[in-house]
Amino acid sequence: MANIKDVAAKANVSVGTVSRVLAKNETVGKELRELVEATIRELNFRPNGVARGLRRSRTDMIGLVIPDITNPFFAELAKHVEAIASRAGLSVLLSITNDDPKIERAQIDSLLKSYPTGLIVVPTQYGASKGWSSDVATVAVDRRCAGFPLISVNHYRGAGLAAVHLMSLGHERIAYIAGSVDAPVAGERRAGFLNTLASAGARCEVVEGHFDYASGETLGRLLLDRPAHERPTAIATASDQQAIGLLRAASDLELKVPDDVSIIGFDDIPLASLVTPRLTTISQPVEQIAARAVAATTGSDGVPLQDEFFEATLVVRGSTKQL
Amino acid sequence: MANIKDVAAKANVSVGTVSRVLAKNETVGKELRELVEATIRELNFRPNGVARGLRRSRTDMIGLVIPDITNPFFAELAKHVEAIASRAGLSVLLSITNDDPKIERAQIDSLLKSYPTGLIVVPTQYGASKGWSSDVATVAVDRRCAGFPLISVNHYRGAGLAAVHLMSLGHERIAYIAGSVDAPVAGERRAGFLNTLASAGARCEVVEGHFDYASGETLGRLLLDRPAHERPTAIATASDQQAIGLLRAASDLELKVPDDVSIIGFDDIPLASLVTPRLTTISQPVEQIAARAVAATTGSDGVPLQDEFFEATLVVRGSTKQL
DNA sequence: CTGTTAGCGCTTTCAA
DNA sequence: TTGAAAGCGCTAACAG
Repeated sequence: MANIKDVAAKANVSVGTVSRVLAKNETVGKELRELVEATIRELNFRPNGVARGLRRSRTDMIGLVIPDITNPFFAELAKHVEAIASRAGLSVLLSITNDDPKIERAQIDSLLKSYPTGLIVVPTQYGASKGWSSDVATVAVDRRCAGFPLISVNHYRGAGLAAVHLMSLGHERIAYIAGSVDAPVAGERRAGFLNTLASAGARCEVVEGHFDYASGETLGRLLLDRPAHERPTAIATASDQQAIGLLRAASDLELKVPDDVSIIGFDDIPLASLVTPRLTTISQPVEQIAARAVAATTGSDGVPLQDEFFEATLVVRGSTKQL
Repeated sequence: MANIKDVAAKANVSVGTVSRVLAKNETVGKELRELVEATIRELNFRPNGVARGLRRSRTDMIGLVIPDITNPFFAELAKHVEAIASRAGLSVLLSITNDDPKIERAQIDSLLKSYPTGLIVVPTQYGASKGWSSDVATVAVDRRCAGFPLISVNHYRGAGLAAVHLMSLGHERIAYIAGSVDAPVAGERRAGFLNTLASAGARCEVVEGHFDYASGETLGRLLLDRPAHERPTAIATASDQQAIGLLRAASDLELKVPDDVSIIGFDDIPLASLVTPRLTTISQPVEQIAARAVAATTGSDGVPLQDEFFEATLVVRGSTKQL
């Protein structure tokens, strides 16, 4: 593989000149520039990113730390982060923490060895992630993390949207399948849903589990396997995965959605529009979130020195109906 | 941030000695080793991976190139690759090609700038990816790519398993929802299914689409929206996503699965066991594939100089039944 | 067993 | 506008 010296030698210029044409914005004479560019193509020269990184104490990479890539919401986030970073000439270093703070810590230490330009982290759900000392630009996404700026949807207001929707449909026997009490995000969504209901004088039964399919199914069975007059007419969940599990529970119990029970999820994962019936849900602007997160780490845009929240939107599909 | 020189100075040894204790396998006196280790902890020294990478012309990273991270199968693959690589002290650089050869090419060129230890690539589905010149250890996963060793499930035999299962259940009016003709993997699965059927004298109607939910739904409707005596009693699909779309089509047409029609998928994505009814499918040993792929790039194991195939297994759940 | 030292390929002063 | 040269932090000879 040719290096910058080979190019310089072949073009009869100094390495400094080659470096300057690589940097594009420098002041190099037109003739020399063209000569160097031709030589670069001729030798098929690709600058060594590692050497560049060493010299600048910063590589063209951003670290992306997420709990679980098989979670459709995080997969979607990763997809957009990768696309946007890529367009900005940055590679993405992926770390998966499995929601384990120990692993998270190790992964971040490991990432830092590569001197990335920035770090985008969705911290583990439980137990405050302690901040790590580092001078790389860091943002938290979706969940709060130490003292780093947070970029996220407004979970509280998003859940409020779901409550309003259900009430507007005339439901009064409403239940909520929450995420774990220990998870702040679950807490916000739950509070947003319950407070909105409460301020309208409505009541709500709450059960609590995790943000996954299985939890939605188990808890759903608990809520639905009772006589019709004791059964909620509408159930909201803290995640689409729970809602999809809930759909399965309803189906097992031979209950029709939305005729026997209305269901509303949260996140709007791709699958939400493909299940039967199509899921009414609260949609997060994932791409915007990803864009802001990348911008924050590169400082390209107006860097957010502080938190930034996006509004969720209600997507009405087939799983909710007028009582 | 402290560097190796700081450690050497503080411990009153040479940088060479520090480097040797970092490398672990070197010959360093016990006392010195312990002194250096203590100093490292004391200064919270973390070796600079970039400098190390420059010196060795190889970083502790592997590149993972996949078409789409929101595809549950690839997400699963990424998860295992990350976990295994991580255990081996390797970070993973993630690239998403969106199944576009142009992007794939650009992404790989970009990855190579980081001088990764290895490259694991699931090439784009259509159009042969031309090989790229490079001395980094490269393996193709799931789909063939240029002259690189391929690590994959045996698609042909896996699909054969599905055919045998359906026949053993007494089905004779069988249909197959295939992937795109242009995609070699789709071709193998289709051939495996059809040939197995044919060699038993069974016939099969084939429709063709893509490996996604929407395709399964559309094509499913085509197959199922007809009088009972013209309708297939069993349908196999080239992917679980198609099968799940098909489930939705059946439900829309008020057809019961598996009573009115048996359905079998391929891949065994996590969702397969959560839909209603739970999906009978062909399971890929994703973790084994990931493990071999990582091993191949690190040369840790007996490096496969040639292709390596794993057998798929039949997972019988609730979506197929005796005719 | 330990110290010294020459780079890895690049960017970035500093001079000319 | 261009060239020369000093490292970035580390590893791997080579010497002792």
